[in-house]
Amino acid sequence: MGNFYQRVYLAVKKIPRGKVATYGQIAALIGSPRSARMVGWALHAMDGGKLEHIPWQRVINREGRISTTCLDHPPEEQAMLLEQEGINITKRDSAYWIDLDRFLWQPK
DNA sequence: CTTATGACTTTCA
DNA sequence: CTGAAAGCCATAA
Repeated sequence: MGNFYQRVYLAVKKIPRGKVATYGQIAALIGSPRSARMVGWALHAMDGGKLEHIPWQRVINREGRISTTCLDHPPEEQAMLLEQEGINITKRDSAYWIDLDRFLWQPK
């Protein structure tokens, strides 16, 4: 496994409970602001086998929407996990939306 | 080595 | 406003 994945996981672990981050944010934290796609891919690759203790559900796209295309990850499950952390989820047109103004993680 | 792909983002028509 | 296209970069074949 590339070191890139480890950086992604490390950055994702830093997301505090009750907050969410975008793929772009994670990419920027690991030093590659243009590698948002790789962030998502890293999480996808991790899923199949062993889940580390990584809050992957807190990573969403820039619109504040759950953009999971992975059929193995029911968006409703991700939404449920987020709600358990106190994040308000709005369902609209078969997609789950998050209020970024309130729940977006803002690292110093 | 070259090509293809993707849990994204931004820009342009 | 909506939708299409290109840019990006690590991994796989």
